[in-house]
Amino acid sequence: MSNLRNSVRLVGHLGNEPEVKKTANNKTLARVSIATNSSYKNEKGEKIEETQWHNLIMWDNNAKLAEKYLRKGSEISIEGRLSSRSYTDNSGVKKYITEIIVNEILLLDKKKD
Amino acid sequence: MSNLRNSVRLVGHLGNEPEVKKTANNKTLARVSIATNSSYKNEKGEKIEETQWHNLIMWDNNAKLAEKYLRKGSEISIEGRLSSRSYTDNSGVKKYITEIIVNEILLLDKKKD
Amino acid sequence: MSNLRNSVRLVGHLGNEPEVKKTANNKTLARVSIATNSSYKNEKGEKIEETQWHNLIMWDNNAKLAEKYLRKGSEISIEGRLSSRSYTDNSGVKKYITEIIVNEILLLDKKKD
Amino acid sequence: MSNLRNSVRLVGHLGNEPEVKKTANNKTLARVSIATNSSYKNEKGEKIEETQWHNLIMWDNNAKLAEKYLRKGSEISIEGRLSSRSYTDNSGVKKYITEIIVNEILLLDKKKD
DNA sequence: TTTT
DNA sequence: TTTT
Repeated sequence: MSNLRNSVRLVGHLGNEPEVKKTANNKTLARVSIATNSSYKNEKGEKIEETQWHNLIMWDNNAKLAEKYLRKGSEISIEGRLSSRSYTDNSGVKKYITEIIVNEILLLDKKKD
Repeated sequence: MSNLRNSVRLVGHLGNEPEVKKTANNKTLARVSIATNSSYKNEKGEKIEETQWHNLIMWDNNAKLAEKYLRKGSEISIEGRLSSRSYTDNSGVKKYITEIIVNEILLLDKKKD
Repeated sequence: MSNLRNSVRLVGHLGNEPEVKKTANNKTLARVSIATNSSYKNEKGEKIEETQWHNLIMWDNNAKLAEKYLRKGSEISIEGRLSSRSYTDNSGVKKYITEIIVNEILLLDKKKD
Repeated sequence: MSNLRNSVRLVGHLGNEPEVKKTANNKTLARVSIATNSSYKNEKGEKIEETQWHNLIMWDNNAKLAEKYLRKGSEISIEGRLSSRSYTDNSGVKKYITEIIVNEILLLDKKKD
């Protein structure tokens, strides 16, 4: 792993429940989307809110943590690496997707007593 | 700008000459691809080399720096934010692309005397 | 500012109320300590909790944000740069101190309704 | 290890040869100083160059890499965590020091053929 | 599709 | 001096 060559850090809220499954070689995989919100002023000085969605991939211990603790709406911070790949969809069209392979997860939701 | 919510750092070599142009509202825009290399051991213990390509977007001063100093093969480090968008290609197909809007560039090539 | 050459990111809780003052040239300065907690297993396999304390320096808008929103116990995330300096204490002894000049602050406490 | 709670990234040149030794429990430890340079404009608009020095601590594989490849003047990028501790110097005075425990090293010097 |  |  080279953290210094390819590293992403995000803070945001999950848009769905993590989808967890076992792969053929018995590894645990979780997928979930995360939204990051930012605001900036456009050329007219109006405040623009922008939401970006990112695809997170979690393996093994991170996937298990996701299954146990992460829910739709959870706020988390993650560190991972960018990974792009292509696949052929059901209609036979080649598609490209960029995902973030998560190395570390920090839960930001406060526990309720 | 929220650096803490959405931040990418990459170190790698450029795959092409930066394409620089002026936008309609007279801003300078540069596009260039960067490759990040990493290696890991697979389940058989073999060393696997993996190259990832990323799309960089540079505006204004960063674009001018790119035009002046960056060449195919240049090694750089960048910090930016992830941004995904869709567009319709020439055949009318909707496509998705993930790009990195660059905030800062560090040149890693050594000067020659 | 070179974010790529010297960058620190911390997530933790504040150990005191921010101390805010005006400097001679009318800039606002806030100082506050932040604790980062981590745990690791020692050679006997025992879980060890370790707390590190860091000195944060905030200027102007960040200092005003600190004065308004940050309290003892607040959880925040920051990005900044490492800066070390020496000074002479009241007994005439030369001392060294390392501080983090904060560029960006993210509040992690949840609002209560 | 919590990379998300306490993380430092530096790019700079080493100020000395790494000092490498074995600890009592047979681990390899290397110490070396790194300088980071930045420039900013002061209130008079003058460009000010500022050099900061940081203390790096490398253990085991990182220490061995340092011994083998790092020299005075080498340019590297590192990722690590901030750690402060106190010790009593030869004159019996209590001193404080902030160090960076290095997790990862990237060599930026170009190989010569 | 999240959240403020 | 924080917090879990």
